[in-house]
Amino acid sequence: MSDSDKQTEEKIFDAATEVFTEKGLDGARMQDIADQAGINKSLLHYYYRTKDRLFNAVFEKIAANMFSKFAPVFDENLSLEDKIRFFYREHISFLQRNPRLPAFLLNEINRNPERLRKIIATLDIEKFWDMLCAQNGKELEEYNITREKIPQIMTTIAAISVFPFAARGIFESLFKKIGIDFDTYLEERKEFAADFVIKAIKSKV
Amino acid sequence: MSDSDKQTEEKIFDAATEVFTEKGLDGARMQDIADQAGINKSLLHYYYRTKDRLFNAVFEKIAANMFSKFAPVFDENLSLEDKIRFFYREHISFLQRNPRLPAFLLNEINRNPERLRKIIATLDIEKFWDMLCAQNGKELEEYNITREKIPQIMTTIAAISVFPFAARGIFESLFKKIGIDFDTYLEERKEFAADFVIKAIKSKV
DNA sequence: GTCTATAGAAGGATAGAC
DNA sequence: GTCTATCCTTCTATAGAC
Repeated sequence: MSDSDKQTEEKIFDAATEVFTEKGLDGARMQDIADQAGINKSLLHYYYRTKDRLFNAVFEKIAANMFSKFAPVFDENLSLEDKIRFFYREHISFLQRNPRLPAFLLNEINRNPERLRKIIATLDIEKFWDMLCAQNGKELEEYNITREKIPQIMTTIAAISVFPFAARGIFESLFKKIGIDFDTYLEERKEFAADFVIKAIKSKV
Repeated sequence: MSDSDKQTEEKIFDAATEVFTEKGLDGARMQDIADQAGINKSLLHYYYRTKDRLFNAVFEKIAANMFSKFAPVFDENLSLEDKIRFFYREHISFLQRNPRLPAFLLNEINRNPERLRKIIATLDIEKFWDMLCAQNGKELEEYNITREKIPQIMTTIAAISVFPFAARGIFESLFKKIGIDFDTYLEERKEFAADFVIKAIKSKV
C-alpha cells in the first residue's frame, strides 16, 4: 500500500508514531507530525481533537503491543531453558527492528505513570503471575528458584535485553572508544544473554 | 547551610537540577525553576544566559558524577567477587537516594547523544578498559571470561542495577498488582544481583 | 544583583471558505 | 474532508528601573 492510498487517519497515526517515539510528548510539534504525514496541521485536530488524544492513541497501541507480545513465550510448551533462548532471540530481534520503543515507553511512563494503568487493567497480570508460579512445581524446583525470587529473576531477564536499547546513546559512544560495533554486540547478545541467565539459575554454588 | 545562606547561583543550579531531572529539558519551564529557587525568572538569564546553557551545566555535573563515581570500584584491591558485591551495594544505594537520575540521563542522552561526547572526552575510557582487561591475566581466567566477552558482562552488570530505576514506573505498577513492594524489591536486589552475576560467571556448565 | 514589565516567537487550537 | 488564516496562550528572553 503506497502512502497516497492510505486513509488520512492512518497516515496521521503513523506520522505521529514516528514523531512521538523520536521526540517524546513534550518535544513533538503538531507541525512536525503534519509535515511527516504530508497534510495540514488543522487536519490533526479534525481527526484527533487534541495533541494529548493523538499521543494517547499512539502510546496505547505501542504499549499494549509491547506487553502482550512476549508474555505468551512463557506459556509455550518448551523447557525453561528453551523458553529463555527463544525469548532472547525473538525479543532482541524485535527491538532491533524497533530500537526506539524502550526509551520512549520508559520515559513516558515515568513521566506519567497513570497512562500505564489503562493498559495494565486490560492485561491479566495475576493470571500471568500464577502461570509463572505454576511452573515452580514442574521445572523451577530443580533449579534453585523459589517463588519469592521470581520477580527478581523476571526483571533481570527483561533488563538484559531491554537496557542496551534504553541506553543505546551511552553504549554506542563508549563502544566507539574501544572499537566495538553496537550491531555486532546486539547479535552476540541474543546468545550471551540466554547463556548468562541459564548459568545463573542452574548454578547450585 | 540554610536556603537563605546559599548564593543565588547555587540556588538556581539546585532548583534547575530538581526541575530538569523531573520533567526533562523539553518539559521543564524557566518559571518552574525560578519558583523552585524562590527568585525571579529573569535572574535565571542573568546567571546562565539561556535555558540551554543552564541545562548543560546541570547535565554535565550529573553525568560526570555518575560516570566517575563507580568506575574506581573495579580498580580496588578486592577479589572479583567482592568487587561485584561491593558495587551492587554501593550503586543501588546511590540510586535509591537519586532515583530519577537513570531515566533522566538515558533519555537526554538518547535525545541528544552529542551532549555525552564532552563528558566521555574527559574520562579515560581506554585506560578503564585496559585496566579491566588486565584483570584477565589475574582473576578472570579462572572463570570462563574471555576478553571479547567483557563488554557483554559489563553492560549486563550495569543493566541489572540501573534498569529497575529506569523502568520504575512500569515495575511499581506491575508489582502492585501482585502485592510486591518496590522498596523491598530494591533492598533484596543488592544481594540478589551480586549472587546472580557471580553464579553466571563462575558456572562452567 | 534583583525586580517589573514587556517584547518577540512558537505552538496548540479554531473559524470559515471551498 | 481539506485548506488558509488567525486567535490565544505560553514560553524564552530582554529592557530598564531601582
